[in-house]
Amino acid sequence: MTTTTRELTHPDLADVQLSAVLFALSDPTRLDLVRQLATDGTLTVAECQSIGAEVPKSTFSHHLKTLREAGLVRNEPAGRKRTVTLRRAELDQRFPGLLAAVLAD
Amino acid sequence: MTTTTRELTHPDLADVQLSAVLFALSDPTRLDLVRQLATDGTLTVAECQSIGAEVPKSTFSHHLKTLREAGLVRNEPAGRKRTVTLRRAELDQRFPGLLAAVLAD
DNA sequence: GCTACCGTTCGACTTACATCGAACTGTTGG
DNA sequence: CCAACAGTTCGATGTAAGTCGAACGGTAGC
Repeated sequence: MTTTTRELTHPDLADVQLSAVLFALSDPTRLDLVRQLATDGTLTVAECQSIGAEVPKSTFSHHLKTLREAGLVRNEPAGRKRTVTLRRAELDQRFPGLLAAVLAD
Repeated sequence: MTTTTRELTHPDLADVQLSAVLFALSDPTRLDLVRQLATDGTLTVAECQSIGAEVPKSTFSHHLKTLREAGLVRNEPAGRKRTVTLRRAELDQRFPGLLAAVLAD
């Protein structure tokens, strides 16, 4: 209806508010996923999901959306699957030290 | 003694979860207050409130409670008034670099 | 001692978010 | 092609959080 493209929209980090990033990270499930991506690099959605707590895929997709809209991750089509990547370099530039502090805990 | 009986409870920072801190900081009103305290040091509740956006005192008190329960601020009686202080040193020890990154933006 | 003052707590209301099943869309393997 | 697959979106539901007026409890000034 709205779009036939598999590409999802990713915000420019210049437009992202710190409060939105902090909110996205304030959920334990999402925080775990970010940690996951920080250590493992790019993963497919299924891989992310399998390692974290067991949660229905619709719920997981919702969290992914929250992280994506807050500029934390990229979610891109890769054949029949999808890859998820932490936007680390961009985040480090936009919010220096934030990711490091969050991941250190 | 002049020590007041109206002490509020403050969590030990060892017991606070990162996600709770991030959540507390994810609200713009609360984030502003933390910034306020970071630059001005200890303030009375009235002083905090007067500088930030105009909000009813009950609402403001609610935000203060959220910050207090997340271990971000101390709220202590001071005569007829109350002082609010950022728990900076403790936070820096518990979550190194976090406050700096948040305040830098 | 009253009384005005500062700030928290209470209660009611509204809105935002989390959760999950089911339906849907695009994609590839056979 | 078409059937199975990978994930997102939709819709419904429960719960948590924000907002605010009013009531309450200490404290100090007079």
